[in-house]
Amino acid sequence: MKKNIKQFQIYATALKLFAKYGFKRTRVEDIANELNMTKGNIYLYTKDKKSLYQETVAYALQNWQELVKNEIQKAEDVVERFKIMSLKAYEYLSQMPYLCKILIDDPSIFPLSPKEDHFIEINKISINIIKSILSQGIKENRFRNVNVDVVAEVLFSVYIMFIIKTYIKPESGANMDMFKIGLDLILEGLIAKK
Amino acid sequence: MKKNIKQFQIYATALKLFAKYGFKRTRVEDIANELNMTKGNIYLYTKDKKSLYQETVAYALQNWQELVKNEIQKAEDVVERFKIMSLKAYEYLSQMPYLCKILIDDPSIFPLSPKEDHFIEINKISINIIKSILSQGIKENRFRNVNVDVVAEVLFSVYIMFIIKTYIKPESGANMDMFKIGLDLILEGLIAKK
DNA sequence: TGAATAAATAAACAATCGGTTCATTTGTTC
DNA sequence: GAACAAATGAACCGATTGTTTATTTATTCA
Repeated sequence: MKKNIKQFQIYATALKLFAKYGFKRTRVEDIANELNMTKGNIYLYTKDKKSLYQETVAYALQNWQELVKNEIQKAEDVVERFKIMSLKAYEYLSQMPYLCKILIDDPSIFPLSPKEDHFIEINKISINIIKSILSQGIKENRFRNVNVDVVAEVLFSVYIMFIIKTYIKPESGANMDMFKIGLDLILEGLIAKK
Repeated sequence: MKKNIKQFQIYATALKLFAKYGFKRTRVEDIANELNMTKGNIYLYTKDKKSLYQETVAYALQNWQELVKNEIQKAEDVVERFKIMSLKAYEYLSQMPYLCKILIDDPSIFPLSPKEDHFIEINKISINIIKSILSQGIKENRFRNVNVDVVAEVLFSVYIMFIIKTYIKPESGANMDMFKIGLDLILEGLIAKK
């Protein structure tokens, strides 16, 4: 089993397809085709389909964490940071409606742990980043002195709800612009009055 | 094989799932589950899966035609009619990215005719409605005296392209608002200067 | 160049899936 | 409660698909 750039190409493709179709409806051959290779070749890079899924999710989480942190560091201003975090959360999590979907209507792909584990992990990572931004804002007197833990939870659930609505229940008519409006509202409430 | 309300419930559910996952990735059992029945029961209402797909598309086309015509009749003003047509085309066709998808990357589900037939038919119906609106607008001197056939073709391809971008290639970042902006631009060009 | 190693393939296997049928059960009507 | 309609779930069987492996193709480097 090799570990190199090709591995990450496979993860990226697998993520796309797993997110779009779910675990069962994505064939190993679909992933291979997308990369112009044969399915047998995939097995030089991964043990089996289930492992591939788990590694893919792990890769995605890792990837996202780095992406968001790098983006955030570009902005000095904490309000900007808040906006970038929101945007990236939406953009990135959108790639993974499957993580939400398994919680809603596809509860039986893996008997027990992996799905909850992954969801909980992405939850934790996201919430920690949100918390750090909130804390910074409060320290700088830009945000009101809110309960960081509670507000971070609220924010994250807003992200998730919008993604569920947009990707899992598109008939609800939710979209990115509504999401931005919602977040602006919260941000307005957060900002300390001078 | 029975014909009644249940039949249409099946079509509506089948449309949703076929549109979302495509023909192959949608199981007869998926459709049955969504309706809280067993897959065997589906076969009291349809001959086989392929027929179900074809009937579903036929039902969808019929349904859409009536929907759009009814909506359009509500508006007196031809510019309003144009906007409604655009909106409905987007909303409704969005349910059927599969019709676009089979043209792009899934060309082998049915060997030959049905896919082109369906696509051509939805094409024809749409274009005829667009044409009638354009003609009305020109007659009333609200629109410039453009070539109705050509403009209708252009408009329809704009609809299709946006739907492809939104649903088939979401990474392109297209959304409904961009679509509206694009259509407004065309409408502006259409409207006769006073 | 050509031997040695790595990467990719295509065919084959086995297990599961999933479309379809049908005998039986359940529900409805009169 | 008889007659009919609707729904079920088990069974059938061919197609699908995850996985393995022997073979072919590509790359490396002495």
